[in-house]
Amino acid sequence: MPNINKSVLLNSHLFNPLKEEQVDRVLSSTREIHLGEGNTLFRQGDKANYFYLVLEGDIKLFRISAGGNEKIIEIASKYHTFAEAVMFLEQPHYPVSAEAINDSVLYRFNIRTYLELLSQSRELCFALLGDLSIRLRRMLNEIERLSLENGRFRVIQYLDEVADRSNQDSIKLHIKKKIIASRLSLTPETLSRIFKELVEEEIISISGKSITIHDRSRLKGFGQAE
Amino acid sequence: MPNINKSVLLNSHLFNPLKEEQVDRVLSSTREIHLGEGNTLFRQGDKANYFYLVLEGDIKLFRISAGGNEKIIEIASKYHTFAEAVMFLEQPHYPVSAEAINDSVLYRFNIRTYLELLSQSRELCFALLGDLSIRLRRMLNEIERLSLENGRFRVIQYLDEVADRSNQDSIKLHIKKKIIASRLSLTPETLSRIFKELVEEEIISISGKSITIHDRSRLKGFGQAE
DNA sequence: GTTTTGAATTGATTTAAGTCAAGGGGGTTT
DNA sequence: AAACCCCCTTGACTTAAATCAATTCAAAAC
Repeated sequence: MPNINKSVLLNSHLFNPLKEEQVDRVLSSTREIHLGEGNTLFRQGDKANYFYLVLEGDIKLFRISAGGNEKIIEIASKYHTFAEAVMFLEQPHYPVSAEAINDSVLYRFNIRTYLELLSQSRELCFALLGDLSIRLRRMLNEIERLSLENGRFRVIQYLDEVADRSNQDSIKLHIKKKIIASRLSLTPETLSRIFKELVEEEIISISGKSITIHDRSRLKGFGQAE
Repeated sequence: MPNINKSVLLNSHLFNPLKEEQVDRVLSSTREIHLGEGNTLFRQGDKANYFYLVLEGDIKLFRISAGGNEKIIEIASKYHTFAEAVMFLEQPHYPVSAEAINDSVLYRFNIRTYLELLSQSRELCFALLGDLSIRLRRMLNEIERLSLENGRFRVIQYLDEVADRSNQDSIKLHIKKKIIASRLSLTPETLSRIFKELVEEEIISISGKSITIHDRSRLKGFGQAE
C-alpha cells in the first residue's frame, strides 16, 4: 500500500463516515496517480472501475460533439472528487472524458471496494446521496445558465464564484482562458471580448493572469448589458 | 388513509425494495393530489416536505430567469417521480417550480417518512442512489445538447425520443408546442420554423397534433443542416 | 352558426455569439 | 539575442436564433 494521506480522505465527506478499519480497506485498493499536463485519465465510454480525488492540479471533464467541439462540464480541483456518480449504473461507463490541464496528482479509488463499504454503512450511503444531490443542483444551475443567461452574465458569475472561493477581490487565473471559455460554453474570442467590455466599463481590470473586481457587490447587477 | 393503488408504487423502483409493512407506512403519510391545468404545485425556493409520483397528466418543472423567461427543465409524466432529489439537502428547498400543464393526479409522499425508511433499508438507499445517478446522466446529456448542439438537432432528438417511448413512427403531441419549445430551450417561433424545415425536407410530416417520422433510422443523421 | 380567445404560423428585422483570418505579446529554447 | 511557439486579442464577417409584429387557425363559448 502506497503512503496515502489518511487525513485528506477523512476531510472528504465521501470517506469521513468510515471507521478506521474501513478506511484502511479503501486504502488497500487505492493508488496515487500522477498525470502530466495534457494526459488523459479516461475517455467517455470507457468502463468505469474507479473514481478519483484530486490532490494537486486540475482535471477537466468534458465531452466532444459530433462536430469536434469540446464542452468542459466541470473542472475538478484540489480535494474534489469526481466520477463517483457512475457507481450505481448497471454497466458503469464514464459519461465524460477526463484529462489533466496541468500536472496533477490524484488518488484513485476502487469502485467495487467502495460499493462493499456502502452496503455496510448507512452513513456512507447518506453521504453519497447528499453528494449526488448537490451535484444535481449544480447541474440544474448550469442548465439554467446555459438556457436563460447570456455569455456576459455567465462570465460575471464565474468571476464571482472564483472570487468567493479565494475570498478576495483579486483573482489569479491559473488555467488557460481557452479552458475557461469552454467551461462557460463560449469561444475564446467571445470570452476575450467580454473581458474587454468589462474592463472598458471599469467593472474589472486585468493584468496578465490576474483579474481585479472593482465593485464586487455590484458585479452581479452588471449581468445584463446596460 | 385514502385508497392508494399499491401496485403502482411497487412498480416504481423507489418503492419496490420495501416490505409490505414499510409500504404501508409510506402510504399512511401519502396523499392523492388533484391539480387542474395551470395549477401550481410548488414554487422554486419553497420548503420541500414532499416528493411526488405522477399518475395522470403532466407536470412541468421549470425556472424563471431574471428577465422573466421560462425554461422547462423537465416534464414529469405518467409514473415518473420528481423532487425526490432534494431530500438530502440540509435545508430542503425546491430548486424549481412545478405546475400542471394539464389536469393531473399525483401521489404526494412525505419526505420525512421516506427518509426513515431509507435508514432502514439498504436496498432502498441503493435504489435511490441509482435513481439519482440516472438523473445526473440525463442532466449531463441536457448540458451537452444545450452547449454543443443546435436547435434543429435538439428537435430531432426530441422527436426520436418520443417516438422511442411510444414505439411508433407516429407521434401525438399531447402538450402545447410552446411547452415543447421551452423544454428544448427554443422560442415557439423557432420551433415552428424548424418543424417547417423538416416537413419541407420530407423528414417528417405534420397534421394537427400528430407528427409522422418518415425515415426513423435516418432522422438522427439530419441533425446538422445539409 | 357566429364570436371569441389563445395557439401557432409566418414575415421582417435585430442581436448575440461563432467563424475565419490576421496580428501581437510573453515566455522558452537554442 | 534571435527565433520560435503558443496563447490571446482584435477585426471583419456570417449565422443561428430571438424579437417584434401581423396573420391564420382551431377549438371553445355563447
